[in-house]
Amino acid sequence: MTSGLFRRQGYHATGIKQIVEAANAPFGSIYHFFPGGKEEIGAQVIRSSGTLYLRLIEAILDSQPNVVAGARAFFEGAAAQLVATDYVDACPIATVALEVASTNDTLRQATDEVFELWIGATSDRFAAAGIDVARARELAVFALAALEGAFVISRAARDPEAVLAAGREVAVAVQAALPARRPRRPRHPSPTTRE
Amino acid sequence: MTSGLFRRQGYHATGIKQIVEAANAPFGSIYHFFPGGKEEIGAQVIRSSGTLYLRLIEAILDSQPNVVAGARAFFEGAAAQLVATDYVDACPIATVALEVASTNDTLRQATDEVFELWIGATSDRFAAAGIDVARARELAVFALAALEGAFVISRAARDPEAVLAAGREVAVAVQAALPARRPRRPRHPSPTTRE
DNA sequence: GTCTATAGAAGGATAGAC
DNA sequence: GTCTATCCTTCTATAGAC
Repeated sequence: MTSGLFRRQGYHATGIKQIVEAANAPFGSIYHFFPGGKEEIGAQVIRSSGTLYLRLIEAILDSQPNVVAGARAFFEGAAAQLVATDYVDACPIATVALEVASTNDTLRQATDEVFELWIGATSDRFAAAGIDVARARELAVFALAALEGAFVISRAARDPEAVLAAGREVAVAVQAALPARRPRRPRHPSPTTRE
Repeated sequence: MTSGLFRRQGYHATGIKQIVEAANAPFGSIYHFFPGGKEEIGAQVIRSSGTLYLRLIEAILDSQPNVVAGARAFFEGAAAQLVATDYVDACPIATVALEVASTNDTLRQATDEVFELWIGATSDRFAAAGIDVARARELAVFALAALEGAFVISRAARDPEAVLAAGREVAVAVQAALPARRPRRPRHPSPTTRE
């Protein structure tokens, strides 16, 4: 799995030989399938890890009764995963994203597309929970930012504290953005409440 | 300035020859001053950029009348700086931090110390504003995480949106953590707020 | 199309003249 | 202590046998 190498050590520290070895693939075929060389492999890895992680985001968010619990579950799961994998298994593309942001526009665009994918999926779920669309996107961008940065700090500190702290704040922000819950049995019959 | 190279392209993509050239330093002297080679240079760069950025954090936070305005000013300034520098000038050590987190424990520790430095300075100011010490640290960790992650996304997207969104949420969270301000001349003697 | 061998460049590190 | 030249390794990429 090449995505594991990128996740663990980044783009520049990962060699093509290391990639083919890890993939149990023949070395000579690499440039036959990826004429663009390492850059094309990188773009492919970014996009495929991106869609894989998207599935994870969707699965966890949709496994919870509401978006607040979903956010909480995601961050808590991420923290547990960090600890369980010795602080290796965080974001699959963040390291590469920072490495290439100012040096390789092709790969930069690939990381941008992946982040947008994740933001879109999250934003959709926030909007479906009744949050205004613009605010839903803002919250989704914020939630991803908090997660990514918490990964940086938690990996450096080898401590899940940052991911857990970020998760709590994100959950609070999402909760606050939800529309006021309609009481089940309204005490005053208001003209707007009907079903 | 070597820190600029690390900030821009990371640790692995920066060569020693590139470093001495950028520093206008004699190549032969490098291993005289840094017997540890590239790793020792890396640790030095991480720590010196760390203290430099600490000064910036302190200067901006202390230039504002309160911590909420300070947080806002910092994120807005960071967003403006990103745009002004073509999305190069974000965190000086984040790229390196992710690259080395699972591959080089010496450098990992250096990045950890720098993050702790920044968290401590921020936390102190939150606590001085009357926030409970434990909560102040939690907020500082969260604020740094939001900033770091927003940098990742903003650089990838070449758009300050993420940094600005993160700044707004951090400001709200800090505001909410402040002790209730005593009104100067309460209009209603009642304890609850009415309008 | 798969693989071996290798080219060509760049990386980190060192030796030794001065 | 400063610098030049160079060693050895590793990297990406390609050529050519089969």
